[in-house]
Amino acid sequence: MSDPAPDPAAPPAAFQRHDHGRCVASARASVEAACAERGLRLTPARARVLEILLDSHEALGAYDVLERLRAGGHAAQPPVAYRALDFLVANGFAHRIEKLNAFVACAHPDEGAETAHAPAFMICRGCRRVAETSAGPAAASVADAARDLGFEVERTVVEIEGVCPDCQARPSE
Amino acid sequence: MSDPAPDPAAPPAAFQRHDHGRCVASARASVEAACAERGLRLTPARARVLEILLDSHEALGAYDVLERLRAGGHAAQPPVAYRALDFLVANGFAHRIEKLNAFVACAHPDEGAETAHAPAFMICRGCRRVAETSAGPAAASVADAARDLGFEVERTVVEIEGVCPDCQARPSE
DNA sequence: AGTGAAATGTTATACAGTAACAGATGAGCG
DNA sequence: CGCTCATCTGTTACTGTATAACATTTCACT
Repeated sequence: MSDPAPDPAAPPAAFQRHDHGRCVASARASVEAACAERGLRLTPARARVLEILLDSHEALGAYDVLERLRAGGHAAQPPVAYRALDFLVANGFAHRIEKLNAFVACAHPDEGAETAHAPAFMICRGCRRVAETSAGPAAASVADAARDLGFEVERTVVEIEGVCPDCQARPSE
Repeated sequence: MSDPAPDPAAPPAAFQRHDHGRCVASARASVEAACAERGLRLTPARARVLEILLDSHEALGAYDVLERLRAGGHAAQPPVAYRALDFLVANGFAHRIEKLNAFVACAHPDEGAETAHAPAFMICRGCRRVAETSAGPAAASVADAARDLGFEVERTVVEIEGVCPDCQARPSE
């Protein structure tokens, strides 16, 4: 590795190397705060699943999560994982990556759950890591076009499949 | 809604009422032409699956397709459906709707398969019908943003979930 | 302490997708 | 004509993803 652009002052960490311990801790704190504020119960199972998702920036399938739960001594069945994931997704603490049938922790858990921050996901097919960015005005314009056709928009999914900088640099690419 | 614009001269038919017989026939003709031109084999199984998809604007799961194949006296196993669907998707004659794990016929089969026409899909959660529109410049701008982060973009998925005009008008809504 | 809502545990099953190999079909060629 | 290679089809068996349904526990709030 020739140390590719260590860390410009870019605010939202993505594929670039970062202090993952901090990244996890701050996300966890945000979720805890949001739960307290909104009267949501971050139960042990949910907290554990959140931690599992936060531990990597990879998208994890429900059964990957389940496996890790079990590795932690929790004799869980599939619904346990799905229920925790549903909770996290419903409240904006995690996102479902449709293309992968998998889940990632949200990069901005403090932003509104209902307040629809329109995310877009970059999915690396090399390492399965997923970076979240804002679809912003682009998503809005597509949504507007849909509304012009009389379609009532509820949610939009934007997923970009490709290869992340690290995997481009790697031999196997 | 008070009669939402029955059929303006909008070129790409979508959720609005239309002459479905014509719609199917023209799509079929386009696919046949494209296959002839590109040396692709539109075998009976593939043609039959295409027809099944064209018959409705609903997104059909692979097993829905399979069921209809069987209803037509074809004692098919899952791989039969998947292989035909893979062929149609690979050549741009159908699209996969990630959010539904389902498939729809392409509305513009004559446009390039490789020539990446960036589609966006409006998915009605009431009737499962799917309308295709162009993500156009919006998708391009998100893709550009991704490239700016060093991400090599290969494909983008834009799916909009909501309620179509018909289902908004319907009681069950 | 009592009660209703929410969360969990558990079994069983439905739905989605693929690996692997055997057999059939078809286009091009000597 | 008959070979032959590539592609397509048939079939078995399996892996992976997701949920229905119901019993039980936990928690917040009287």
